[in-house]
Amino acid sequence: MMVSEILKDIIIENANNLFKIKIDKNIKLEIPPSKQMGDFAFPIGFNLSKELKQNPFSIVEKLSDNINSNQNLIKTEPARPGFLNIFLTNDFIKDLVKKNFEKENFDFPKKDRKVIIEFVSANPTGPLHIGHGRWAALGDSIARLLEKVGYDVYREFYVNDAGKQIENLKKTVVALRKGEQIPEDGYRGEYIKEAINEDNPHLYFLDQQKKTLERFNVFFNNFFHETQVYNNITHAIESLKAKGLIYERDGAIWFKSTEYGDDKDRVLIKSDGSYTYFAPDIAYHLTKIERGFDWIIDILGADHHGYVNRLSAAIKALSNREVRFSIIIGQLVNLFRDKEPVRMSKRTGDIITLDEVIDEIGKDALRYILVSKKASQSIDFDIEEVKRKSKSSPVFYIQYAFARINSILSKVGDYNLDTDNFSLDNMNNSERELLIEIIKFKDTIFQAAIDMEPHILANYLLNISGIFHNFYETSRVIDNGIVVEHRLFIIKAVSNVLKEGLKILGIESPEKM
RNA sequence: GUGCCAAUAGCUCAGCUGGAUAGAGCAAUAGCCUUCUAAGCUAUUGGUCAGAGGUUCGAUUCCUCUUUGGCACGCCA
Repeated sequence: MMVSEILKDIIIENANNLFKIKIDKNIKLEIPPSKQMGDFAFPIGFNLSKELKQNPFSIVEKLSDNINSNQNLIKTEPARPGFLNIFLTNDFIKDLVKKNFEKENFDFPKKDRKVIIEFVSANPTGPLHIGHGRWAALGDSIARLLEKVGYDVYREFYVNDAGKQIENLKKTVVALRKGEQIPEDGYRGEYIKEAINEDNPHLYFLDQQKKTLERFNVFFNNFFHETQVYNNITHAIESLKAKGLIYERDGAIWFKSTEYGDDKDRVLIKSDGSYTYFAPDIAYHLTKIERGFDWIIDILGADHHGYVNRLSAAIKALSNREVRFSIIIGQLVNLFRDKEPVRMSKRTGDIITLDEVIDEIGKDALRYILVSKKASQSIDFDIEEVKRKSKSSPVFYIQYAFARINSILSKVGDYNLDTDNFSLDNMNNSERELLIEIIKFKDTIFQAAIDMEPHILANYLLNISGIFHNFYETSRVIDNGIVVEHRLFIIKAVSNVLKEGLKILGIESPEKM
């Protein structure tokens, strides 16, 4: 159980009994600005003051007395102007850590919900670039987070292997092979030459993309090819037609997407009889619905945000608004080389590939950079600056904490740690701080998962690592040859937290550095 | 022109559904290795939270306008 839930239950129960009013389960829990004030705090006096017609401080004063006389997990203190500050007792801390963090793979109860998350979905016309890397890192971590909190997660990559760009790619390769000039719509990057002898160059690039993703520690359950869906387009259009959402105008077939919140209707079949890009996309998303997913998540770059309304309209229409649909629009990665902007374009061939950056700074440092910022924030990525700073990357700070713990644990060796043997009384500040931070891990995971924001976890790991390094300086686990049991207990829990956290971010936990 | 995302320390970014003195990493300065890894620790320096209004007991957080930057506005993919 998450500590936030336990605390909320205590507060709500006491407030209900004391004031005889119903209290919202979503009361706000926060962290006080200073440790002396408490481990947690509820600004609950403000919320209740209107309803109870009392001043906020006297409310929390009464509530605090009531709570303190009713249970012994926590001690509370009222604080002006209306906060209820919470201190966990040592026994409660020990119990929480023991229950939740003594072993790895502590899990949340399984939910019976199937989620499909689609990400990367790059065109198979060249290598993945650093922008794709962001979606890869983000999507993979979100998938792992959702899995962690109990969802049944399916990862899918949509391969655009049916459009005009595939034709253009082929033409380019053929022209190169014959030594002719590259056609107007062709691709000009140097990398095209790698596929010069391929009959299906897009399959070559797809294969290359898969290898890149694999070394980036990003895996998919399925690569869904656009060509697979072409037979279903008629079916999709018929489904919309059955709902009265299809009409003909100017010789084209239109989808009445405005009925579901789009700002204008969209063409599905052009007047020349060919499909727009949107048509197979609808058919593809219909398969997601028909494959029985309860929740569809798409991760798209900001350059596709204009697409959100029509896609969302299609899904609402086809699922009768029953399937949950989330689109995460990630802002783009702006590339620089020593402060000079690099315009990435496959047409002109000026790109920085994901492989290149992984080679330069390593998978772990790159994944950390890409996932430590929230998706709605665009990233300025200066390849030269990142290279210079790669050795001081925050990711090593976290990994180093893990390696240090591992080193201690291997020195301790087999040690039969009995949690009944020691008490947590007389803890020093850094020991206590570390324990409180450990306890926050489950809430952090949950928050990051439901918000679909892995950066919350990334920041948490950096923070707890800092607390650990401080602990390391002040508190010896093996002191003059004797194992200090409660410290061993603490570092084992930290080790599990770091390992789990890094795993979710797709980052290694090296035992030595 | 319209819409979407943003603007916080010298740099890169956090700041959870509005709450108590705005944080971290990097960079800079000064210290710390005869006991578990110095990829570490401690201390110091550094912010009119783009600007102006508004809502509120309370605003970096919500609303409006302005400025600046990125992106998108096709019977392209």
